[in-house]
Amino acid sequence: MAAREVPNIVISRLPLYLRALEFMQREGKQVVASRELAERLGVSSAQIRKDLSYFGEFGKQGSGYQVDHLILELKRILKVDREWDMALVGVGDLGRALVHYEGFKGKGFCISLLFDNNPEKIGAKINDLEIMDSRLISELIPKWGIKIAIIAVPPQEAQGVADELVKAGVLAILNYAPITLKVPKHVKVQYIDPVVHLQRMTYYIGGNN
Amino acid sequence: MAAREVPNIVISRLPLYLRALEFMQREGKQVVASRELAERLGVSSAQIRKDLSYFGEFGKQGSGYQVDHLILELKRILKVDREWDMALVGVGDLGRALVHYEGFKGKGFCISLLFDNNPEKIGAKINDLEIMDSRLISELIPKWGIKIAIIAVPPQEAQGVADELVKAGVLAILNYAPITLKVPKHVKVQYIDPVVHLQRMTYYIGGNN
DNA sequence: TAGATTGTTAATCGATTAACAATC
DNA sequence: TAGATTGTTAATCGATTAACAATC
Repeated sequence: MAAREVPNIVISRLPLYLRALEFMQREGKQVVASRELAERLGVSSAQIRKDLSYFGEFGKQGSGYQVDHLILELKRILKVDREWDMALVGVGDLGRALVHYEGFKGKGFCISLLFDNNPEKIGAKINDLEIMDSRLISELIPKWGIKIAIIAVPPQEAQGVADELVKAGVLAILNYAPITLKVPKHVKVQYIDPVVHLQRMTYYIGGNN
Repeated sequence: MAAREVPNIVISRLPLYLRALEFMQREGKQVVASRELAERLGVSSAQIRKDLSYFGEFGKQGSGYQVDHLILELKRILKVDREWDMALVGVGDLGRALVHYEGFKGKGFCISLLFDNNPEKIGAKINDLEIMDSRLISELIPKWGIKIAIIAVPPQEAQGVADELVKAGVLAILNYAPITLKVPKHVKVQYIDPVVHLQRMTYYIGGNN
């Protein structure tokens, strides 16, 4: 059954299911039960079945889920049955690593536009992609119809860049800068800050270093 | 009041509070009310007060929280009132970017050991840190007393590396490889996979690219 | 058929928040 | 004092899970 409002937390788990299924697909697995997928991911099988039930009935009693088919469905649901062009703002060490990152391939994403505000970088090329002047964000993003951007600039520049991106029509931002961004409600933001992730673990470490 | 079991979701928010407070501290702010901190972070003020109340009474009616003091308390609670040495396994583009990353400074973390299994990289130095043979994990990690590791190797190698790290005494892993790791219950793992984060947003993007 | 697993319900469990007495 | 904000309670809201009829 679709049409109900799907909780955000359910959506946030689907990419993990998809990732595990694609891994199993590469292993040659054709059918998988919720139980097995759940064990692999460290969640409960009921949760997987419930999550999927928001979108339809994809399984078969007695056997489980066709791996190929469920992958296609999940890609469709998550709208990664296409390739999204992305803009990357900030070509420092991290930005460069992201441009070289192989992991976007076949996952629905492609970095297609690079921006930086450093005159010494503007005009240079990385992987055949020219680094553009950040002042051209408002011109080039709409021109390319880009909806997703990655922010990899220093923290003090991040909010300004986000404002520019939103004005230019960006609807989703992956933010590597260690600040919480203020954006309009229609814009989604996901945060990646290694320090935050590390600080979420040290609380649980018993001894003293 | 302490002594109750603190929910994991509460712990996961404390680093965000800390980050925002340190930002305000740099701005010269001395006192902050839960209301203002909440607005900055896009959460409710009741949530911030409740979260903090798990650990003590840090505020003052009528005015709010002393920024400096709350920062110290949060650092103590999160055990980042010290500097944790970390091992980094996998010195590719991403690993290199992490070694150069300035953001760990003053946040409680320091990359102190590098590992790779590529003979051409072993022995080379990055930022005065020598890249060690991954086969030395079991020897060097206990020797250094390292409890935290970052995994930045290709996905097919990640589980094996994690097993090695756990055997060597690592208690917390920041995993950049796009797989779910199987680790014993006493080991904490945090995941960073840009693809997963991006796929959590595309669902909400209305149009077709 | 016999065995297995789904999709779904209802109960449980846990997190959020509105509200306010306490108090600075 | 008057105004503001905390810490906490109780109610609300939402997510998880155990269990099982349906069915492949």
